[in-house]
Amino acid sequence: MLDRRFVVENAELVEQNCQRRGAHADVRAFVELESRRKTQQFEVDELNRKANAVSKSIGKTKDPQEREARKEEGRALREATTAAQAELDAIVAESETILRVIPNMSHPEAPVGADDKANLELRRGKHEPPTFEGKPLDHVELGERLDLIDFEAGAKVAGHGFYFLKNDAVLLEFALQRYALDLLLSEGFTPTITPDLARNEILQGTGYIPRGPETQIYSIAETDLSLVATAEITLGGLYSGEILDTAKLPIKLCGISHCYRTEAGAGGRAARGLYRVHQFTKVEMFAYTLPDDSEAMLDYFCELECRLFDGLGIAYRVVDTATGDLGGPAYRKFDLEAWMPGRGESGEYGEVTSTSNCTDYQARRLGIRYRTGEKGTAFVHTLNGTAIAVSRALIAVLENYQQADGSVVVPDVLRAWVGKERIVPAGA
RNA sequence: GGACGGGUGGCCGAGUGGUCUAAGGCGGCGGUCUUGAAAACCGCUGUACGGGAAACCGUACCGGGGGUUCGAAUCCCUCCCCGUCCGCCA
Repeated sequence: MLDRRFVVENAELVEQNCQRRGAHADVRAFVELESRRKTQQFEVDELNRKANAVSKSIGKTKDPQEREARKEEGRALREATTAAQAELDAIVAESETILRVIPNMSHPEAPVGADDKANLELRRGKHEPPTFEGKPLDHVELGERLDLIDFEAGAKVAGHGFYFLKNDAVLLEFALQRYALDLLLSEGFTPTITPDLARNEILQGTGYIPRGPETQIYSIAETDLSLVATAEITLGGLYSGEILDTAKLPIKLCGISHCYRTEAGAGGRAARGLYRVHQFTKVEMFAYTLPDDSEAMLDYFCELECRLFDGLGIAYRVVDTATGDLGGPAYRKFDLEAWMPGRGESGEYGEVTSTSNCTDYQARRLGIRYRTGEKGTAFVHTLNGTAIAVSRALIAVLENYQQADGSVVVPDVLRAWVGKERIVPAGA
């Protein structure tokens, strides 16, 4: 969330930003509540001060009658304090309801627009989309013919949106993970495998809403736990409530987790197959930085994503996400969209990675700070980025590397782990 | 899952109802001494909100939440976490 004082002092900017991002937050009501909060806080402090003074004097009073009189005075003051505090709590709760839906500010260069149609293409990868004789198959068909993905069995066992990976798809899953992991290791990231569940408090801190009609999150009944939608959640929670050693920043983490998403309201042809599923594996990048370093870190994350997909030999474009499509915590977001030959009528770009600079928006809620040179602390900046989201990377690999004979060539960089150059139909 | 013991500042650790304004130590910062350093000695050293030009002052915070009391780190309830033992288990 944003800093309360910042919102009050920049109400017009914040309001304008809400409009650009399609967020409905009553900024004016918040400003009004903040001024009431200040007054009320002062009132509570004063009452506490008086009550404390009375309590202290009782300890020193010898005369029993005098003591009783003071106690009575103390009781009255505490009663008044309780009432004033209750009013303050109500004001805080009301203002927080508004503050929670105010999104992060936006980078001045982020394209302004209501949705992904306003996204701005920044550049393309090294490789051109492949050409095919005849219409290429999509990954669902390839997966079926090569006995790699069983959607029917997934649906039977767990419902629509689940799948079994089989045979060489399992090797591809591990190969993709290992490919990403090796790059991040060589770049000095600390590798982690994170919990697949997290407390709702941590989800909220990172900007995810665990319950409610439009939630993307699966929650575990009768607990305060949810399945994570990304390791961004657990990696953000990793240092919650801590003051980080400034000398150790930036901290670069790589987190491998399963990701679970309800995908409420999704559907249609674009969501066919592995593109929009309830569970997938993801290798995630995460960083904690000093405020001045976060923009460079975002570029670095984006560059790593480009290197991964250039290395896979897959065509992609880099997109600067429009304000209306940013989500709550992001200040700026770059997506990589890989060429998927089986998507749409004659191939389309589909999102395979996403990297965001969340500035101090998550850190403030999670309470992650560093010591400034002078006295005091400030909030760090947090960034996240996809290294490999296996399900979507798998679509890109299968569809781009399909051959006229029905086989799929394994990209060079994955061969060491898959152990073969080509995936062929059973019995071929 | 059960029983018992714990959770106190950046770290360690004392504190079982009233000068707690949280002892003491370590670490850190500043100073004295020194050619320099170490040692020794002296001083300073938590976070947030509010007031103030500033010095400073007020309030809250001793794992989270709630309660008892004029007054809670301290007593009660509850949840979380850590340790030990038992049970179960890949």
